[in-house]
Amino acid sequence: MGGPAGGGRRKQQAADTRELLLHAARDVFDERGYTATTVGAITERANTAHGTFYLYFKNKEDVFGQVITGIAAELYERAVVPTVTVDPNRSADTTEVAVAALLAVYNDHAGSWRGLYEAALQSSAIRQIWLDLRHTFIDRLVDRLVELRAAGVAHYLDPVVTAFGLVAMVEFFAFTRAVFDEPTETQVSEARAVRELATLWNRAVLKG
Amino acid sequence: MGGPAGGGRRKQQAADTRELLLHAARDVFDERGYTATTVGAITERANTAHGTFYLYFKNKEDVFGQVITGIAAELYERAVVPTVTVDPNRSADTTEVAVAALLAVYNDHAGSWRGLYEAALQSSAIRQIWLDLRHTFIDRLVDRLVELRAAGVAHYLDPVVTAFGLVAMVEFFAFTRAVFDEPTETQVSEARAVRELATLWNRAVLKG
Amino acid sequence: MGGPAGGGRRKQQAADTRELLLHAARDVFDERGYTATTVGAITERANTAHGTFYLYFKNKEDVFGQVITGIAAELYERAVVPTVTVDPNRSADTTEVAVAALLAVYNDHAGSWRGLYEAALQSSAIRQIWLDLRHTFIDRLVDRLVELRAAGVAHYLDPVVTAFGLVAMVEFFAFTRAVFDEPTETQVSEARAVRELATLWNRAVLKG
Amino acid sequence: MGGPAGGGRRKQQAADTRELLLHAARDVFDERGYTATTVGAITERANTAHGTFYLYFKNKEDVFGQVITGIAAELYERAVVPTVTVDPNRSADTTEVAVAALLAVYNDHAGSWRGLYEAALQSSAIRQIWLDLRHTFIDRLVDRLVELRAAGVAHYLDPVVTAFGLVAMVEFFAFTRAVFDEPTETQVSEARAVRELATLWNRAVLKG
DNA sequence: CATGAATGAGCTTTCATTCAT
DNA sequence: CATGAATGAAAGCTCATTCAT
Repeated sequence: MGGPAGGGRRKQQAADTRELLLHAARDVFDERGYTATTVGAITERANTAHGTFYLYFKNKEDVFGQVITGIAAELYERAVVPTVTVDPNRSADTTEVAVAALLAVYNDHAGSWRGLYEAALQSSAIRQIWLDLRHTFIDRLVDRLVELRAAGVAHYLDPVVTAFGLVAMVEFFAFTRAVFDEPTETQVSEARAVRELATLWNRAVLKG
Repeated sequence: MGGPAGGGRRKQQAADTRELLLHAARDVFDERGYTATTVGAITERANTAHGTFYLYFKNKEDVFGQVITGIAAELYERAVVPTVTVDPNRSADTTEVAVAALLAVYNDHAGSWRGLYEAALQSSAIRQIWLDLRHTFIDRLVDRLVELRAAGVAHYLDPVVTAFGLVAMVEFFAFTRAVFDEPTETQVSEARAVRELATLWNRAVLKG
Repeated sequence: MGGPAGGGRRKQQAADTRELLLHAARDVFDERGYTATTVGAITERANTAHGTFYLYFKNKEDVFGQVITGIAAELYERAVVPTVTVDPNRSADTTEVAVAALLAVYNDHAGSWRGLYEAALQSSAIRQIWLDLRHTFIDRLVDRLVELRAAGVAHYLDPVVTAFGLVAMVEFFAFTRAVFDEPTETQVSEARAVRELATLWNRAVLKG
Repeated sequence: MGGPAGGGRRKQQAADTRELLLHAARDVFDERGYTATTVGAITERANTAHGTFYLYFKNKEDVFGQVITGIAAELYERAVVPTVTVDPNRSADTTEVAVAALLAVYNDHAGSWRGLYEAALQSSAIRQIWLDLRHTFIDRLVDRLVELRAAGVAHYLDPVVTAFGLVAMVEFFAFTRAVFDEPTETQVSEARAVRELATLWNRAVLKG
């Protein structure tokens, strides 16, 4: 319907505007967090009419869900994929890589994480997105723990609780560091912290 | 009237009203969380005029700080004090006690914790209160780790990072369980989870 | 609670403001009808802050209900009460009085009636108010028809349908005349119309 | 393209689109009434671009006028035409036919009538359409009353007031029944109501 | 002719905060 | 001390209407 050329350009234009708003939203959420962000601030940032926002998103919760989903995809690529094919005998090294990757992604999106926690505390829809996101990590880790156990190099522990505890340790470390912006909290370098956390993790899990 | 007795009575009355509001605030924060709580809801709960609130508190942030400080004191009594005098040789057992105590306190004040996270993400003043509160725990744990190390029963690791990681593990576990009300997240009993987390913690820290 | 003098004055002040808004609302509804009236227009008319409105009314529907209820009371006094004690033998005369009263009240509140119809078409709460209001008239008329029938001066007809039809005749006549402001519709004088309608009504109902 | 054939096809297409929108509008007005209907809802129903609407109609008021005019034509066919050629001596019977026809048309288009009242209360243009529509009925009835009077079977009354009152009676009866969907209002069957209303009407008008 | 993205005015509602009593 | 009426700044969301393609 409509001219094919015009239609294509139209669709492109719409996609662009959507992207524009999505980026603006990401930026504003990053700066102000979830609660303090208003739709007006997003459209102002995007140089868009207020009403335009509602052409593409239902409300603040909706954009936020889309923003965070986008970040989650990136996160998955950077932090989960690299740990997939790993030799059980090199397990200790991989832990450090994984911890480092997680912290790096956190650092890159500190504002958005802050927003994610805020939003998750206020909206069950966002809460669900977050829980799903965490599952990606936890499930992967559960798989690895099962493998390690099968290979005889890990202690026996409930893999879900273990995975959950380990992820929590790193996530919350990152959270208070990057999100709360309190590097003074632990006055050690990032590199050192990564090493120590990985060691904690390995000792907790691996035999010998 | 105007005499010292009257003044005393007045002071008492004022203290009472303040307490009334503080309790009401605690209840409302517990039910609705930080963001969704309004000053009006607090005064309504306290059966107080709306304006009275501003006689005792600067704003929502202010009451919340005072509410949370009160809860923190209770928490300290229940979760930190019991771990103070402990035989290094019984260290493994103590861990379980400490973890159990932490989770119990969380469960008792799930609503307030939720509020605390929300508030900390929105107000740097509250953030500071929270960080101070955590320090109570972390410092205590750092002391213990130093003792254990001195007694030769613990590995060497940066005690601050270690303490931080361990506290984070338990706190975040409690957070998603109690606060997010997602017990399905880990389908094990609370008792089992406590044991597993304590084991993780002990293995990570203790020799042999 | 509060000084008694101050409290009394306070209450008075509040009642005054409420009345102020109610009157302003009545005026604005009268001028613009229901749909075109905005809360902003009401507060502007009342020289009140926008927010003040919501101290006394839930929303537009709510004020309108209160406005119309007030008018209804007046209407009842003027149009129903006068017909209560009537000699069946003077029935024909009374009809004319009742019809005249109804038309008079309509004329005095043309704008509000227009609003009532509009509102009733959009809100079931208002619809209910209107239906209740009508029942006041219809029930009274039903009673009279039963009396007249008992006295042997009226034909037998279902009294509810009859009452309904008769009220409808007058109400709709008034409606198109006063509300739609179309006196050209029927180029006879109000007095003449009243007489003719009363005659129609009497012939339809009374024997001989 | 550009030839007379192409132009004809274009014209046809335009007429089709117009008809499409008109039908969609009728449906939506029927379901939601006048006020609650939006241009967007109409174009959505018509599977048409939002902007297309403005190619054929000036605004909501405009389409509504056209929709109602269409319904009026149908109404005229069904309710007015059948009463035209009537033997004065069978007048009483015809009344019942006419009342029944009016109520039937109302029942078939309850939603649109509701919309008509709403719209008439808000727009003087629509009001005019409605008044014109009523005139069709009233004028026809006036003619009949004059005939009946000439035939010596009717009382003398101002025919316009009489016609107006009689139409009002039926219209308002239908209105509250069909439009307000309050059949409990009069707990008699439709058939019975028709008979009673016709009797009222006949008694009011006819001699003996 | 048709499209549909963009606009922005306009309305509703909530609440923190003040201040006269 | 306490009261609670009043304020007005925000924010959210909807829709009629325009216009470039």
